Amino acid sequence: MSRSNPRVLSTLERAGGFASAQEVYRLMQREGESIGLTTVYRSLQSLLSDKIVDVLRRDDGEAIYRLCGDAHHHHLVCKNCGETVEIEGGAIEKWAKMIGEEYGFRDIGHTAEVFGLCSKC
Amino acid sequence: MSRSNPRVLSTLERAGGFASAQEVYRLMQREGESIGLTTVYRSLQSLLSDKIVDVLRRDDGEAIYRLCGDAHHHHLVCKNCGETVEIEGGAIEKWAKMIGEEYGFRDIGHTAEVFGLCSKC
DNA sequence: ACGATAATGAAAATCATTTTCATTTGTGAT
DNA sequence: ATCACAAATGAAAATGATTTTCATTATCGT
Repeated sequence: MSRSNPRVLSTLERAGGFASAQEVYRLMQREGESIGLTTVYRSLQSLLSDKIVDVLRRDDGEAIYRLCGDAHHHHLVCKNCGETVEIEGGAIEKWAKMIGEEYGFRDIGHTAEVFGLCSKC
Repeated sequence: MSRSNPRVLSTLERAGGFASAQEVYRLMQREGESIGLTTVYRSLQSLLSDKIVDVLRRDDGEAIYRLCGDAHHHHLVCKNCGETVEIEGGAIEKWAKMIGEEYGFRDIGHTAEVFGLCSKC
């Protein structure tokens, strides 16, 4: 077995608590940390099974990890220029939880993104 | 450009309206249909952009496609077995619109998925 | 029939992720 | 300190889904 390399967790934190294995790896490289990609993957797996991080999927299928219990937020993205605003999702949290419970689901999570054209575009 | 091969859609229907590209391909092979994997992928992409099918992700990241009714809805998906419930998203529609307008965005759309463990898993 | 355009599929390329395996590091006992 | 053994590490190869390339084939309009 293998336990999580603490530098991986700390990098994920520094990344805003939201990144893919590849991104964590690149970030560590850029910061001069010496680590192998394999170790990054293993550490994230371990953090996942210890429920310290959560996993989601990007649209392209890449897995992204984030700190659990991290007050998570959503994004408002401009379809044209890509400008992004972080938004609070209080209403969504409640909605997701409600919907899930209504159908007897446990361990409920959700994803949500809002997109449109910003005032400049 | 390329249009969808109709046999792909009909196979997806026969599969219970829920299958990955690889599965559709294997199914067609098993049934003696002559088709290339590439064409299956292309057809599914095309069906996707025509909004005839919907795409979700399995836990392992594989994309699964399925027929999609025309009414805009969201999904409650079991992380483990993939069971899916279509849910109404009235609250979300309003939320997305509100958020967008608050920041001066026009032409607002959104995505939202709820996931968890269903009562059987 | 002729030429243009779209569709097809085999094979190669990509990319994230996992596995293998040899090496290094850490730890505990003596 | 030394020995022995388990855990951690990472380079390289393997895997598997998806995409791209490119040459061939079918289709359509004239």
